Formats: sequence, C-alpha cells, structure tokens
Amino acid sequence: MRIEKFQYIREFSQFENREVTIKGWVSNKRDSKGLVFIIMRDGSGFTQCVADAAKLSAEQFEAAKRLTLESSLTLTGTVVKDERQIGGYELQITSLDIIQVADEYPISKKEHGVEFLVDNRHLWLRSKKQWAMMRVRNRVIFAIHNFFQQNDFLQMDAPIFTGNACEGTSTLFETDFYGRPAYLSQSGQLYGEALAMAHGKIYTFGPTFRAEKSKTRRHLSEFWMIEPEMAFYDLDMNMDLIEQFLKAVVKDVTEFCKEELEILERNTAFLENAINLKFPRIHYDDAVAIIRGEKDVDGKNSILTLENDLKEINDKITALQNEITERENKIAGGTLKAGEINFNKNKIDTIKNEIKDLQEKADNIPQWLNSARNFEHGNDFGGSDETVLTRLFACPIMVYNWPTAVKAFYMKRDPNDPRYVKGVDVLAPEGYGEIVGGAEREDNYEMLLERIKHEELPVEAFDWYLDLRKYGTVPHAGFGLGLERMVLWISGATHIREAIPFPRFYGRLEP
RNA sequence: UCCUCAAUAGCUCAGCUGGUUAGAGCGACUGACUGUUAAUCAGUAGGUCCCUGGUUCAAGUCCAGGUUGGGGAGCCA
Repeated sequence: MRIEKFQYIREFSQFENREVTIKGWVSNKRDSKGLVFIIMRDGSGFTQCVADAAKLSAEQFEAAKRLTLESSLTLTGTVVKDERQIGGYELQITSLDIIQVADEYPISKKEHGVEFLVDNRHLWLRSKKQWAMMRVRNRVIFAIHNFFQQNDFLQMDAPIFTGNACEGTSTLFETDFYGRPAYLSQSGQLYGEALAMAHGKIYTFGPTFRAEKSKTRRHLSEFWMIEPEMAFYDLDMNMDLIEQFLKAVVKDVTEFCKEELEILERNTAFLENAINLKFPRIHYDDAVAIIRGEKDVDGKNSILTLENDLKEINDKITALQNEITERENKIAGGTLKAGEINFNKNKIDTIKNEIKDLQEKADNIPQWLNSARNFEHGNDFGGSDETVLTRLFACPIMVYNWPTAVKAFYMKRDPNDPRYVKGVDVLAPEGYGEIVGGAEREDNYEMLLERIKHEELPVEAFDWYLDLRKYGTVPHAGFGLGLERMVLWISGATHIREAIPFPRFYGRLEP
C-alpha cells in the first residue's frame, strides 16, 4: 500500500486557507460537546486542529472524541491563520483517519520526577521541550561541521577501542578484544595529533567513554566530543580559534533555532553576550586570586557575590513559603470553586519543588564558599570553583597556563615558566562550567618522554605517539568540546541527561 | 569511595509528637457542557506504604542493616 502525499506542520505558512493533509500524533486534546481540540505533532512541529461536529460526519466526530494522547492519525483540513495559536495557524479538520488509538500514555501533562522521565526516555523524547532540545542538538552538530569544513578542516575518526588507558588518569570501561583487554576511548586526541601531521587541520567527532561513578548534573558515561587538532598552532592561536568557533556555533543556533529556544524558555542574554563580547583570557594565577576573593572583577568580589547569592536564594525561599501559606489560606477560606482549588493545589506542588531545588543550592553554597576561600594555588578547579569564578562574568571565559601537576602529560610547558603548561579551559557562564579543554602539545621528544616516565605511564604504549616528535615535529595545538555540555548551556536546561537522546550515566543503561 | 536527602495509588505529593477502615490533586473510566489553551460539574475504579529484621498492646510513622534514586565532593567534556 502506498502512503498518499502529505504536508508538514512546519510548512503551514505556505498553505494559508488551503487544504492540507498531515500525519502525526495527538500531543494533547480537549473536548466539549460539539468541538474537539487536538494538538497534533508530526515531528516538524505542533499545531492545534479543530474537529467541529457541524463539519464532520457523526462517525468521524465520534472518532475524534475517542482519541487518546499519542494516538496516531491522518488529518485533512484547512489551514487558518490564528495569532493565538502556537505556530500562528490552526487546522480546521474536514476529514480524519485514525491509524491507532493509543493505550493510556504514561507521560501526563502533570509534572513528573526525573527518574520516571528517564525510565520513559523513549517516550519523553516526544515532549515539546525534549523535542526542542534535540533540534538544538542537531543544529549545534550541523554548525560545528559547518565551521570546520568552511575553515578547511578535515573530519577524521579516531578509534574507539584502545589498547591502553591512554592518559592514565580517569577510569575506563574495559572490554575483551579477542582475548586482550581493550578500553573504550576516553579521548581521540592523541590520534588526532597523528592525523594533523598528515592533514594539517583536522577534527574528530565521536563518542567518548568515562567509567567514573559521577552523580552530578554535568557528567555522562558516554558522550560526544569534538576534537580539532592543528599543526603549526600555538596556545594563542588555539584560543583565537576556540573563541571564533564557539561564537560561530552560538550565533548559528540563536539564528536558526529561535522557536526551539522559545519553547525551552531560554533567556538568550548570555548567548548574545557570547556572540558579541570578547572572551576574557585569564591566567591561572589571576583566576585563583579571583576565586579566593583577593582580586575583584569589575568591582565584583567572588566571595561577596556568592554570599549575596545565598541571601537571595534564602529570601526567595521565604517568599515562596509565604506564597504557599497564602494559597493554603485561600483554599481553607472555602470561597473558591473546585477548579480554582485544584489550580492552587497544583501551584503549591510546583512551588514546593522549586523550594526543594533552591534548598539544595542553598545547602551547597556554604561548602562552595569554604572551598573558594581556602583554594590552594596549584590545585585544579572543582565544579564549585568554576561556578564561583564564572558567576562574575557575562560570557564564557578562558583560563590558561595551568600548573603542570594538575594537567595531562602531553601539554607543552611554558618556556617562560616551566611550572605551568600551555593548557586552556573554557568555562561557560551561568554555572555550566567547563565546556572546552585544550592545549598546545608538547612537541619536544625528550620533554615528552620525561613526562610519560614521570607519570609512570607505559612508555611502549606511546611509541607511536613519540614517533610524531621524531619525524618532523612541529608546534601544534588542539582542544576538545563536550557536545552535550555545549547543548546544555545553549538550551539552558539543568541536567546533561536531557542533552542526549539516550543518556548513559552511573546506574543508567536503559532504555 | 565519601557527605547529604529521599522512597506511600499510573503520576506528583500529604499523612503532625506511633492509635480504628491510608488521603488529595492529576491521569484513566462513565455522564453533562458549542473555542478550548494544565482553572467547568457529578460519579466510578485504583495501594506489597522499597526490602529484611527489631522495639511496642499497636509501626506508613521509631531503631538497625540493605536496595534503589536525587543532589554534591573526587574525576572530568
């Protein structure tokens, strides 16, 4: 059987006052005696469709009334402009053909807990916000390829099975490779360097695996990473490229995903800043001074800012608690209609959840303050230190020249000050933390060998990597962008598990 | 691995200091309502109160251990 020609909701503006046929699912439904309002989604968008008893056969109208959430159907009708509706149009149904009346759909319009939603991820992906988020993800990926392809980078792929735990730092997933232990790649970078020596400018774009038992809102066990590597680039050129690249991606998404960002209720001020402001480049030493509150940024002090945040959160909690009391009193007053009582009860539920979130933050801030005040020069930044620091800036910042001890063996020493390596971390604003980590690479054979030995890594595993420093070594640099962290920041959501279709994290292998 | 919070109906939660037959809203179902946008009305069904053990005349409630999950630390993108 052939499927007849049909149109997509996204194309409605081309079909004003004309008849179209769409195929999709019931995303929401309301009905009264002679009318059924069906919010349809077809993958390309959402639109309200109206079934009017006066315009349909009794049989078809009854069918419309019987529809359940997520039932699949074909609708034919006239596209009518209506500013009040999502997308600006609605469909007045002339004919309706049900493919399946769906079973009771588990995801209701009410709020759900995170665990329930992740358990139902295969269905959750249909919800409006998740739909918007995946479209943002798609556009981010597209913009990344666009940027690199237009700048003469070649996309090349690094292997996923690796024979050794290459950077020696994080815990990896072990698998069996024809009887030999093999590890799922934690980074394609070392291979990227070999590829850059063949092609000049390359980028890899692939999955990455970390076996750490992290339980935070910014970690995944399996995520996607973009790792460009450029021959004849030093740290400054690297930072220039990173900034240009991030600006290009953000600009593209804000331009082509307006509707999606609106659905996500994203405040785009910080995104606009990322496009328009120059990213501050901060030496590690200065960053430490700022975190400890010894140095201000535009008159803003990290410790005072954080203390103020805490106060504001507590004030907000008090205000919300007052609102709950108010609504409870209203309900107790006995003058409200049942519908209004429900509305207020729902509102109270929502507020309670909000308070819970705020309370969690408020509980953490004192620890963060403590960590910031006592931060020791020479340490790596923790998640909270990043938050403390980035809180003071309106756009992403780049922290460069890190203490040798806290960074990977392959980073190049700063010849002017060998206590530091020429690495750079890009920290996103609004508490999203590290989205890019990069560095100029150690290009001197002896220095690199010494670092490998110093870290007690198996030298023979790095034979091929050392070869790159024997046969025409050149200064080179690169960086890694965490796709999901980028998507998360751009879309303004709270948990990284929402930034990937089927998240894998500690304790989560299904669906 | 550590700190911290939690687990009660399909979902979101209430259940105060232990006390008869465990509640609400949403959702589902039945019916009423001619334009709705999570705010109409009436009714119906729906429970292994996470598990094991303990204290007690009596445990959803207290205690111990465990399981699962949220948030954070460490590690990082």
